[in-house]
Amino acid sequence: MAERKGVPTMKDVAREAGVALGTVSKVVNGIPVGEEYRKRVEEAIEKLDYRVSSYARGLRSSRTFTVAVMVPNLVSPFFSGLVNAINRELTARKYRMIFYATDYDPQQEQELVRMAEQQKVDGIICLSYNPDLKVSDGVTLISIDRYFGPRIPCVASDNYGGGRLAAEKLIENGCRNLAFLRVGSRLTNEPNKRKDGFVSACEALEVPYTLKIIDDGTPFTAFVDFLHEHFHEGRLEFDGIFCVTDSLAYLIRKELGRMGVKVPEDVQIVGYDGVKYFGDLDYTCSTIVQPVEEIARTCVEMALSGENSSMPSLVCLPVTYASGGTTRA
Amino acid sequence: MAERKGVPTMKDVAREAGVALGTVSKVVNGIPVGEEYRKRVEEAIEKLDYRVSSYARGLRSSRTFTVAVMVPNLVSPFFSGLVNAINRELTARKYRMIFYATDYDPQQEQELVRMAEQQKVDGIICLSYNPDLKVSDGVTLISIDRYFGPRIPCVASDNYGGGRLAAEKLIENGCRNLAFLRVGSRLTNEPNKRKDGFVSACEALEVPYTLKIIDDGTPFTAFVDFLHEHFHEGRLEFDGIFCVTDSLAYLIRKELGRMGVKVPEDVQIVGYDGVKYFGDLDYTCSTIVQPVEEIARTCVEMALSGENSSMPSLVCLPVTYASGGTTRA
DNA sequence: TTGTATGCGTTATCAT
DNA sequence: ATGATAACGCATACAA
Repeated sequence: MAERKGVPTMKDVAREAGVALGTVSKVVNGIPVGEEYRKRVEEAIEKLDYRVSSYARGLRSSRTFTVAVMVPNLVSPFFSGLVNAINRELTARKYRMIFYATDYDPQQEQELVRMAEQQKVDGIICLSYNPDLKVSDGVTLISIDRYFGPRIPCVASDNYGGGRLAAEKLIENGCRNLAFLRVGSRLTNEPNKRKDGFVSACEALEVPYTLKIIDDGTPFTAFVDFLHEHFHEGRLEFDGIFCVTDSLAYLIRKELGRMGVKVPEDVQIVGYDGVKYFGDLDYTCSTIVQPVEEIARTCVEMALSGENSSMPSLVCLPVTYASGGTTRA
Repeated sequence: MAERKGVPTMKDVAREAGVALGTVSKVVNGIPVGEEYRKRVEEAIEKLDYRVSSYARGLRSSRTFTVAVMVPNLVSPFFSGLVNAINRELTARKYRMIFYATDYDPQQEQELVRMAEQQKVDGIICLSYNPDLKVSDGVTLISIDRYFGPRIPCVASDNYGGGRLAAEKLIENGCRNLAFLRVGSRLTNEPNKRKDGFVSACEALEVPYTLKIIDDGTPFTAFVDFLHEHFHEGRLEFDGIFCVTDSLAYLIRKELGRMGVKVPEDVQIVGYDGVKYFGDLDYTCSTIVQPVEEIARTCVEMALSGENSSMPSLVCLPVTYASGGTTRA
């Protein structure tokens, strides 16, 4: 007996099992139903290899079992690691992920949020740099690393604590003259707190420090110039540098190599993020490791909780320090 | 005049514009309609900020504007770069991407393909190692790097040519005794051809070579042992090594460092993939660069073409060589 | 060329 | 507890 159509529908299952349509729906959705009926339905489902149509379900109910995830790109290892972890969490919960790369384009970000809103995904998890991202009430949006306001929950690593930790580790390793290098937007996002924590630790421990902060888009040569300004007679003034990301640490280290400054002998470097070569090999530098798995889990749990009230407006998750060859630890 | 519901529907637009429902549908889908009508509808859409429901559309028609993408993970830079490029291509065509990480789990891969099949996505693009992935006819599935049979199109870089190129470049740079190192499954997948191309070039140019191929799951120490077996009196027998991936090249280079062998002075290394530090900085080694953008574009075009007949069963895209510090070039 | 009506596969609200 | 039935929002065949 060949099926009429390609894909079996709930009606086919009901006919096959000799029960009513509604009963099948209940079985599928885990709503209590007579033991005998449930068995028959399950057998019919198995036999026909039936699967619910996510489109019909999404149309009828508001549960779509879909979460939209939005980050600038998948090329930066921190982003791709994050999305990887979020995907794991979603899959474990039988949710699927719609992925959007925004390429740092605020307009694109806004557009994607609007899409996600009206496409009725169950939640949106995004890492956006759009300073004034608009989001309607009623949609659950979880932000990573960027605080949009009390009504939009933000999940981040403990950037302040991470900044402190970086300074403390450098000092613990014998550094007596520190520098902090940062490239980024001037917007009040969480990663800015890395500087605050760093400064706080330096002052508490009475170690002198210098800050060099440049805006996004400024050419990297600004840092090169900075290093050379503090380079006299073959020696760098600083013996410890905290870079705002591992990526920056890589570039700085390369430049120091050109200058003949040895790492970690002459100067020690600590980065931030915890990026590993090829995703799972060595750390690229000594670094403050973001708890990627915990961030992902927290985001997913919040996005799926549905309670947009009673959610914390900011969750900071603890970081750890890992030695990666650019410190003497 | 407040809207009754949260999200405006096509009916609302029709009422607002004073036209019939079908007319709105036509405008939305780009079907010719009277100029005056179209204008009114577009204004109403703008005013109400209306968006079509992808669920209703997906239910009613078979076009879902959705493509499923499946790779083992997003942690390996090659995979994440690939997904990033695919996402760009899809976004440019107004398609959305459902992403699945399979974690190399054949059962998971099969399950996801089945889901995608019945969820009626417009196409599936996957990089799978499942030797006997089942896929029903009627679904468009494009495979990357793995040939499943004539009915499933496979897109890959020119692995054979890449293998040749690697050998040729090493020899061109003065190498006279080569080695090829590979870790991977024994399944007949495209990357196996890297070895064949390598061997072919070595034989054509009459340069001796040694192959060391270990199975997935074999500990890395197998390579370490191999290197030490060919290490006598502080010198390695080989002066050129072709590693099947950049990731392996990284590990080999590290081990050589431990042994006191200098790269590229004592031995030159060429990898495969074209991975860059932090996604967009330097190449991690001298390497055969996969044309990631072209692979992505080809996959997307084929997935969306809808013609599952008349598609080539294998498309090989040209690779290039890039120097990355592990060769003297 | 425009409007109308039907059904896509589900879920939820009813009676039963 | 189970079965019939009405939406959900849209596309399309068909009638005007």
